[in-house]
Amino acid sequence: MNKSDLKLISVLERTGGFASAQELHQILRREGDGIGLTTVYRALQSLVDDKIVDLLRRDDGEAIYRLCGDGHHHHLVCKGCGQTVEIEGGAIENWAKTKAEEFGFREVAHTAEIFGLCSKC
Amino acid sequence: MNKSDLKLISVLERTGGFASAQELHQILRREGDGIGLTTVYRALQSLVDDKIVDLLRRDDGEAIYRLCGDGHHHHLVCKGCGQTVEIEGGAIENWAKTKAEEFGFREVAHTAEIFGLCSKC
DNA sequence: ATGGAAATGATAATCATTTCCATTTGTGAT
DNA sequence: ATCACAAATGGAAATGATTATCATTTCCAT
Repeated sequence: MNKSDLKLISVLERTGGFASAQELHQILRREGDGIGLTTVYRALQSLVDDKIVDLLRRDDGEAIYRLCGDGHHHHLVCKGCGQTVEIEGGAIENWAKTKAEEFGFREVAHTAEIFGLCSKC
Repeated sequence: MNKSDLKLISVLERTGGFASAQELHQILRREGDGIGLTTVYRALQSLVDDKIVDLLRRDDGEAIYRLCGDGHHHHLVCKGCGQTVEIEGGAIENWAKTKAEEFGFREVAHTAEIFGLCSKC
């Protein structure tokens, strides 16, 4: 955990939702920090390794990052404005576990996102 | 649906699992087909639009394709060997619909994948 | 102060995917 | 069969994210 890692955590805390490495780099630059893109990638990688941030993928495959919350949860993402709401898994947790066992899978993890248009859009 | 689309479907049928655009292109080339990479991408795109193949992402973000079964379904993917099983959504369908309504979202779609190690790995 | 390890960042390399554009192929009307 | 035109094709270049290189700088413990 070094200085750059902390900077990235700070930005992720302030932005809240998901952001790509390139976006995070731009934000830091805009704030006057001369941090290099390479360092941003390195810091994110190490934070992912330490399970401090989650990595998922946009539709186009670009990697996006967010701080891990305490609990496990999923997202409701607006296709219009990008607003995201964290929601509890509930039924899906059991579904994933049940299905995995049914086919003899171990060490399972799952992803689930819901996309739609929010009430404003 | 043109000649190239059919070629791609044929390869996907024979290979069974998931394959990336680059891999599919190499396979066709190896078989003596002079098809261009551009055409492979175009054909895959149109097959995805027509919901004939599924598109998902490897860990590194590379797009991988697979023939769709008939209905809406999800995947159980082995992290070890890449084997995939199509599974019915069941509970998750209702979960997605309920949660979306709860927050006033419209035109919702969802994604859900389960990852784990299959019994062989 | 100093030596070495870790961190940094500019630049170049890599790799999947898209865009461009000229050429070829298929098709329908005559 | 032939002509005209749209659709399909494929090679090359462009794009954009991510990674590798490597020289330089920062940190620390001595």
